[in-house]
Amino acid sequence: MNITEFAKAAGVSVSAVSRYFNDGYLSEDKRLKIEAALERTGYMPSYSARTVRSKVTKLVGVILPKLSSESISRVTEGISEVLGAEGFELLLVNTANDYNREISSLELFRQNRVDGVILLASVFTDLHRSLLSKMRVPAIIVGQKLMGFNCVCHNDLGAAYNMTKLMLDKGAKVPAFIGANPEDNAAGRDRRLGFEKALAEAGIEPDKSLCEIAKFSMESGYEKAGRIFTQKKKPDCIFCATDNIAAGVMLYCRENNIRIPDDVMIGAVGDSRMGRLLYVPLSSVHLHYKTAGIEGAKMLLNEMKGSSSVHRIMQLEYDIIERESTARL
Amino acid sequence: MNITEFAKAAGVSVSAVSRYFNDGYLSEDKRLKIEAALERTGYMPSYSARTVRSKVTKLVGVILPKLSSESISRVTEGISEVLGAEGFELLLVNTANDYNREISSLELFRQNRVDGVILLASVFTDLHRSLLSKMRVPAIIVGQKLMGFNCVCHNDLGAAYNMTKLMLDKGAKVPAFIGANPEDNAAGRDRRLGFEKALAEAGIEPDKSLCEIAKFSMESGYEKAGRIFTQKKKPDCIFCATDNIAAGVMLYCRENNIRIPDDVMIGAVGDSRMGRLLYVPLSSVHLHYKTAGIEGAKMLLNEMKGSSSVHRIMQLEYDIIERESTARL
DNA sequence: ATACGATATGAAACCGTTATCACATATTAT
DNA sequence: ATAATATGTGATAACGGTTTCATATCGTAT
Repeated sequence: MNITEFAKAAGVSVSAVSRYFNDGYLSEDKRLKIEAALERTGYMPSYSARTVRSKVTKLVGVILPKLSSESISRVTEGISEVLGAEGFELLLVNTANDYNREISSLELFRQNRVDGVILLASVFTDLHRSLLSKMRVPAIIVGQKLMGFNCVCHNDLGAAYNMTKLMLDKGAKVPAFIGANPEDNAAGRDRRLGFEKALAEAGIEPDKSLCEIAKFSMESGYEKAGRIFTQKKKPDCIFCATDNIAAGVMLYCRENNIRIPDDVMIGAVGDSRMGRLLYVPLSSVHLHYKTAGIEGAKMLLNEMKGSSSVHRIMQLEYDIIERESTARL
Repeated sequence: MNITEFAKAAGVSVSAVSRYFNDGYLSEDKRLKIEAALERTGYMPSYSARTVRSKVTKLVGVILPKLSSESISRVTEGISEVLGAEGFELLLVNTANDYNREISSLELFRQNRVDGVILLASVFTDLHRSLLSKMRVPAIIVGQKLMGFNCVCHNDLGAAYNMTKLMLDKGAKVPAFIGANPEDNAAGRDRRLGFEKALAEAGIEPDKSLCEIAKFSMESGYEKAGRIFTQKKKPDCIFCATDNIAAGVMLYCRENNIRIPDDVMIGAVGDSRMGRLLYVPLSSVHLHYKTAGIEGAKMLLNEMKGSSSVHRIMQLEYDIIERESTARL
């Protein structure tokens, strides 16, 4: 059933029906007639037809590197909450960390498939920047700072700095570092900078043999822990860029009878639910992932209402969660 | 730029351009002309306009009760993998366990917004059934058995039965149960039935005071553990319907100096990543969540190609993962 | 030589909406 | 009383594609 048939069934004009769904001038009389007919027929207008003429899709594209990650799903939950309330739906693209899929999704959204885009990429190239500038709809980046674009991000540097400082203040003298890909400016570079800042402040020279770059997984953390603990110099604290990495490190410690926190303290960033359940509860920095999603979505709504042409970068703060893995003294 | 302008730019007819994108008869000559013009202009056809006439959206609606759950995100990852490869995109609706949103999303998808629907609801009412039957596009249910519809589900009963049996075989005499909402036929009812079947086989009468219904959260598991351990009768094993519940139980045990597995064995279903990292690694039944997503998506693809009118129910099997929480004897 | 199916083509109708337009009436300001 | 504005109305063009139709050409089987 299309609008013409429905209008006939309701005994009103096509224009009246369109006005009913688009808040135009409409007499109470016709409004009631339409509502009654709606009840009878179950008619609903076609989104695609509407989009052809009005360009409005009521769809927001969300591009993310993976789905089964606690931090990402929390961000997405925040996004979905805010946009859902405003009648938008999410067109989700899981790029599976595949650079090409990331690019092609941006291409796809460049035209009139969505009203806006939220991007949760972790590594940005010139091609990303170029596509983002060409984008004809507003775009928001969540989890990274990218100059010249609208972003919601975390204070990764501060988070890493304070977690490292916490361990140094508790008496650690030989700090180790297991980080993430430095091309990832947030979880990779900034968290490393925070670690190094804390060391510099304490007058400790970072030891290259005690610094490793891991992937975002427990397995990778386990492996890198193996490399660190087989060095001559033994660390007495390890800063891990993510909770998953820390979980892998702790697994290694348990298997090799390294006591936490007595032999080595462990601190991380992310505060996943798992942290407090580990065999030694993990000290970690809580980042407000869901809030990031909420704020990113709000920012997008603003942009979609009327593009401000001024780009904002919103940085969210953090909370240090101290648990047993750093409970020395 | 629209198809008419583009056709002019490429020096071919509008029909030729349409045929290029829809695999109609087209001479090599024109094909090359179009490809060259595509390169120059960056033209891409409008999905909505295409949909108005052809009814094809290349969109699949996915309705899920929450995003930040490991099992759900694994299912979704499987779905996204299969459908992405076939050029479909996912229209994701997070209902946040809200019955009304579940219903209204089904309503929304009833018309021509998507080519198919995958539903991950946990509780089904008559209204669900009625809406699903009225659905004009194929629908697949993942994680539940619903007679008369296409489903991919797990052998929840078998999983619960075997985990319970494992603990009874290890000498447990006083089994306790912390389950989920029995209106959830899979995680709630079937896992309870599996537990009871194992008890019946061992000639043990289930003790009502040792059976609790929890929510799908660690906190809830913690609370229910408190109720069970303050009964006169002390259990020597607890079957938990999910890993999260088990994690809460273990937290309670740690705080109350109840030794696992010496005082009480703990077994669960779900095998989340967290399980092996708990302070006592958790025995759990591995369910093939991602496979469920993959198979559900394949089933949907089949239905979308040409509805078979025969409804299939595919049940996936499981693997018992034994870890220390049941390592008695 | 003829008939036939496969390939190829462009004009025009069509899909289901919204936007525009021309016009009518009611309400308020001057 | 009149002008100016707000409200209400239906016909129709426009949106950007796909499908249908009528027609043409080619190779090949009869």
